[in-house]
Amino acid sequence: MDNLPNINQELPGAESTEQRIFDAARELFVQKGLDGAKMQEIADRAGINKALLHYYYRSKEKLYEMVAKAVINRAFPVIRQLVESEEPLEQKIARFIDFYIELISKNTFIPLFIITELNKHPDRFFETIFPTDLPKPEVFFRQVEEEIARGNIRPIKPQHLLINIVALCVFPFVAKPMLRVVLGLSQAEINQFLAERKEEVKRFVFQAIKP
Amino acid sequence: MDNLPNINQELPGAESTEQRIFDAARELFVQKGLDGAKMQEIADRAGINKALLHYYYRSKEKLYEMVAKAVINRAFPVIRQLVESEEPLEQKIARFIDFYIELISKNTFIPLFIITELNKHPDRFFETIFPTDLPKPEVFFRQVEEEIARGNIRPIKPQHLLINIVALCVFPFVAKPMLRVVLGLSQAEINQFLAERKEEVKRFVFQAIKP
DNA sequence: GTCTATATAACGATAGAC
DNA sequence: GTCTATCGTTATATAGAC
Repeated sequence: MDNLPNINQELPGAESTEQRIFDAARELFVQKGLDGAKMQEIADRAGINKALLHYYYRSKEKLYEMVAKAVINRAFPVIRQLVESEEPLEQKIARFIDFYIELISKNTFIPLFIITELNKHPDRFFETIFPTDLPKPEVFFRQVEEEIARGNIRPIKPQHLLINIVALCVFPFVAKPMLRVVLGLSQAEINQFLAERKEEVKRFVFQAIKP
Repeated sequence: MDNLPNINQELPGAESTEQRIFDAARELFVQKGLDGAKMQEIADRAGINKALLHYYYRSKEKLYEMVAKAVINRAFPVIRQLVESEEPLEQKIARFIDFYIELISKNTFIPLFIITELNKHPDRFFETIFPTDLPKPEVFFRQVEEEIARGNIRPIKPQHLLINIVALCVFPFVAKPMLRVVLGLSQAEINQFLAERKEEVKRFVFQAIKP
């Protein structure tokens, strides 16, 4: 029953029409949102006719829902793996930061898409595209409590620590154009700046939780 | 020449038609974006006819530009004041965090609106709605360098420190719906959690920059 | 200034030929 | 499965009466 189009393998030439439509829709919905993306534009990018969009996906809403579902269900399990692993806390945090920043660098628009979707269409999110395997932060929380009890890190609510780490990883990429505006950086300087984030965030976080 | 509608003073009953239109447009554009907001809806909320929108603001694009300009030109000077003040660094950071989080709590949709605008319409932003008085971070940067030289804080690039602070303040509010999804918090717990952010961010930042 | 009525274009969606 | 042609609606925008 799982004929959800696979957004991973993009074999540009050899794809099925259904897949090509889906890929085009994903790019445009992620970039422009539900209202901003137009069916004609999606058809053009997929190299097919407008009518075919409805043949395969019935309506714009349905197509959008499948795209949103796919994007979110692809992003969350990756994060889940990181959050739920049982490796020692310090190592886990370091790996999380490295991997997470790497992930965002390669998918710049995804975080903003997810944030926007959750803020503007919370109903649809919770009713139809709610991810099946959410990251369960309990393991992480327990580890933090244990390290605090052992005196290895200072007291801090695990929820705050988690959101702090995510904020430090995600925000600079989401606010990328602001770097140019406020810090007055050139495009090259911005990329250089963002490339430094992995090490910077790790230093900042580890120092912040020292006993 | 500055007949830019003033979005500060909202005297709900006694406003001019022009102002009522502007306020309605601002609310809807900020909530739904350029494509999501409809002229009919704006007219309805302003309690006037659709034709009047064009009488006062010519086109949807023009109206949107004025709204975006006003929102951004109102938000930035506030931040500017905080960033440019000459008070001692530690005190300044504390005040920045307190004030900034307070500001966001009361204007939840503004950060996401600005982020979206900068990401989706960078051309328009830089060509027409670029703010007149940008926050100049040089004072802040110099202060950080000085404190590092004095050995009062550990070495850190001032740019990273600034973006880290902003990230810790802004992100949890932008990602508010995610708190429910990932942390499994109820609405009351979310509000409680966000209320703790002022103290949490201050602790986190000060600890992170200790020598 | 404010309204009703309408022009004009774009959009999502469908019918029907091949 | 893919196309052309077109329907029905809604969107922005304008004309013209008051």
